[in-house]
Amino acid sequence: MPTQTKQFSYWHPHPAVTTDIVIFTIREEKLQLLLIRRRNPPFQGGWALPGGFLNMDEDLADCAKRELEEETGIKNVYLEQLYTFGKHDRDPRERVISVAYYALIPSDRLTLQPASDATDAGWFAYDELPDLAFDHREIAEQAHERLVAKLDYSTIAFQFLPKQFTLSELQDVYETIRSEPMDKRNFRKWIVARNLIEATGNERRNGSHRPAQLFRTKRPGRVEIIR
Amino acid sequence: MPTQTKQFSYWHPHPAVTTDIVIFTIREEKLQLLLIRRRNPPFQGGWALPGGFLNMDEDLADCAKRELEEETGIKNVYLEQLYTFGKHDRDPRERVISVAYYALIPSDRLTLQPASDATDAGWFAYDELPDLAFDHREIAEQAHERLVAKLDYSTIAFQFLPKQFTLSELQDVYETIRSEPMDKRNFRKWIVARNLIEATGNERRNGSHRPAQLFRTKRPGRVEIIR
DNA sequence: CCAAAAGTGTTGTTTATACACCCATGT
DNA sequence: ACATGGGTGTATAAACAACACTTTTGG
Repeated sequence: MPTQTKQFSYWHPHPAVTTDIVIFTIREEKLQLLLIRRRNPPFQGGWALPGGFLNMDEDLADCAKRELEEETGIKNVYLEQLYTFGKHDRDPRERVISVAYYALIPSDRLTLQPASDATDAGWFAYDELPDLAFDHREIAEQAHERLVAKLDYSTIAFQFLPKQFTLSELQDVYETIRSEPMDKRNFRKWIVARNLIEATGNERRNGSHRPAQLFRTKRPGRVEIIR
Repeated sequence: MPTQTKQFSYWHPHPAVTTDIVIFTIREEKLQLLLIRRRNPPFQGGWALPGGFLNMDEDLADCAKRELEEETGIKNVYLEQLYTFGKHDRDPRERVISVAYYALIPSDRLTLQPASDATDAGWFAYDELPDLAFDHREIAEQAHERLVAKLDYSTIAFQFLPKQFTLSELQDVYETIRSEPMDKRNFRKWIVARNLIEATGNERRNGSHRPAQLFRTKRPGRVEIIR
């Protein structure tokens, strides 16, 4: 291997391109994100965002989807490009441009398939993150900022919930991500006025209290700009 | 040259990385953007966004700034990362990832220094763009979308104006970009309530009519999120 | 005195906020 | 019967939208 010639040659220098993914979910009443332990230097043994190198025949978003599936076994979740991080010294090995994405995992799809390469992975509360490799903390913070902002003006919150959900569960999503309580009556008036959800007719009986109506989004799968 | 060996070799294939820049200004009552004519294939002779390859020792934003200065001679204007375009077939020559930026040029800094390489360049009204090379139309449209959105919730509009400006000029920026008229009294109430500008004490006498007060932004240079 | 752009208030409507009690259920 | 979370209305304040005339200047 070391004596073999490098096969890929160019007239001008090229940087490496990776995608890194900030994978959010809500677990145990907290906003959490998925980290994997690095098996190789640099930052060997440290925590990092899942991600990897772009293949030459795949679109950027497909690369992010592939990495997401490889690390978690999860497909078909909301995935959005966040920002591209390209400081010249962000990776000590070579010049690496990272196109960051973020993904939202509904709370009923949390059973992660351990990654094929047996790397260990874990969920971490967003406000108790360990040290992260590279500039991954900056990436995570920027993703969080975007998420908080999008709660206000888009239907992104539904992506954390199963197809059917109660209004209290929906309110919990908002409160958890914003870390602040909201008034129940005002929240319900607000969401109903947006005309985004409808009652399914079903109800959920949970504990020793009145059952809750179940709702669904009128346009499932789509994240729309509201307001 | 063709018989010389390619100097830059890697164990894995690497894409090329470019930055492309959507340069907006307001000229002749219209939102316009700067295009350059391509001297080489593909799309030789066609119009394209200014941009170019990333150097290995420069940050992404510095690459965009450099290209901006090379094409227009303009420095120190508002520049923001837009999105990264990475479809695998977006460039017929090789795999190219384009990190797109957009820049806003104040109306008093429009005298372009012809680019050092004598490429011809020109301003085009946004709603009368010619055919563009690669996926550059998509990039331009996405930049326009972002610009329209940011008018509402940031102080980006000031970036189109000189340090001192009248309220009518400011309103014109909003109207031109949105392509719709606004009520003068409501606009003035709104902008004053935001507490972003202050009168300079100077006034401008223009034609045969009442002179207008000149204002400045309280925090020049900074684009802030408002609302 | 005329043309042209600058400047200025009021009213009605919509949207946001604050706030407390009854309801249906399981144990 | 009680504990638990589900569900509901009203009053006040703030933001937004519609709308027309007077002022100052140059020619």
